[in-house]
Amino acid sequence: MEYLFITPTGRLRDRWQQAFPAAKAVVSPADVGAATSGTRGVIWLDLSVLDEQERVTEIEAAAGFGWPVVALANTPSEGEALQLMNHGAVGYCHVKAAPEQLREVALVVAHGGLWMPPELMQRFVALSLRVVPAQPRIETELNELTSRELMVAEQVAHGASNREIAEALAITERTVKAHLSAIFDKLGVRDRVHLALTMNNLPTYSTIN
Amino acid sequence: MEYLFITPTGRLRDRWQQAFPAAKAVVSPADVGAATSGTRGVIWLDLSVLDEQERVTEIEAAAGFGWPVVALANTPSEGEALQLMNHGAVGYCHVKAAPEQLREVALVVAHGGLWMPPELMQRFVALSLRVVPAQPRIETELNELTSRELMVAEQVAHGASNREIAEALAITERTVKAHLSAIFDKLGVRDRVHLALTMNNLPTYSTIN
DNA sequence: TGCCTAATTGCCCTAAAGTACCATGTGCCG
DNA sequence: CGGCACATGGTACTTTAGGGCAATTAGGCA
Repeated sequence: MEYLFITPTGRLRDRWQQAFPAAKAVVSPADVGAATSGTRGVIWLDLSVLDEQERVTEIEAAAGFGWPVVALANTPSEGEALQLMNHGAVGYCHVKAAPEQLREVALVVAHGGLWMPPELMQRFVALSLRVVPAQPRIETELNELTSRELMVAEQVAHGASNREIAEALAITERTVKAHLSAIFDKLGVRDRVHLALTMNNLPTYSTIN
Repeated sequence: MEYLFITPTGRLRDRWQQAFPAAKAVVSPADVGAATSGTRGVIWLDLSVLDEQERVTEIEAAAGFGWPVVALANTPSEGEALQLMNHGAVGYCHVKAAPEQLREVALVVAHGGLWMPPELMQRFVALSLRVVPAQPRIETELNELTSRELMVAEQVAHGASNREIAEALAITERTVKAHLSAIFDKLGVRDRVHLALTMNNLPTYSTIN
């Protein structure tokens, strides 16, 4: 197993060396081919000095080599993680991660896994849930809604006002309110904001506290 | 490292035995405590005969034990995978996966990784990105908010009422309203529901129409 | 020091949202 | 047929939200 770090300085950080004594460093994805000899390995990409555009290009170039690519971020963020993973990264951690941590990550990605900080992982999964047809825990409660109530709830999920909903369903604002009261009761939410968040599988103030 | 399979039959499948000769089997998450002795291990949950409700409950129960939990599905589906992962699973594969594959999965999840079939993994990442497109849109506009305004906006993103925000920030409801007005103006949203959705990178009624 | 921004709040007012109580009409089921 | 769930609203009331106008305070800066 080879460990190749792509970093603008062209020098290995101490922690990288500690994690993988045989690690090598190159300055660009273009040098990967020349620096590797085996068939299995992990590529680490230091994002420190790259702008958003470059990150994507470099990740793609590195991923094109066929080895799992781990992005090393200065200030890990959800958006960046997702973006990089979408362009081929299978790992995402802090540049200053401890050697033991790096070895864990290497082990995971080398065996086909995905690695990122636990808190990011959680957000990641929660986010995905929002765009997938087959839905979660709310679904059970959603079944308790009548067809009409469901229509109203879906409109609120997109931020519609009572008036807009009334127009869309060709009923009175009063009726919309009636449906809403029933919805709040059945789903156990207190107002339209919580309903909107809940419908989108997002945590609410109440959930957190 | 221990390997514990939770399966309704209470019997290990041949492939499981092959993958982990020392594996054990129990019929319910409740038996996990009694069947384990070490501090590190992986729990495998056979979803074969469980309905949607049970899957979630069992996954949560199993995850509560502290060991990584891998869901074994009869007919893997994107929605199911996400749902289970959202409830604590960190792995998802076919019940009939080959022994070598099971060992790969075990290795990955035991080291803090996430594992699912490659094609699912890809969809997974792509889906997430749809929700967080690199967050250019909001992120940029969010920078226009003052620190105080940002605090208020974040509270609204979780469904807090003006009163709750006022209490949290130790200011008056009137002031919260003042900040909100500024926020609505800067971010171009019309009310708190849209703000909540926008803060969570979700499309709104206005966006759609 | 004087100007500017940000934060804070009061008073007042309008509009939305949400609730309570009640009534009508329709379709389905035992 | 009588009961029941659901959809629809009327009247009326309370609570939130949101905004117009104005004033105060604190910190930064030319």
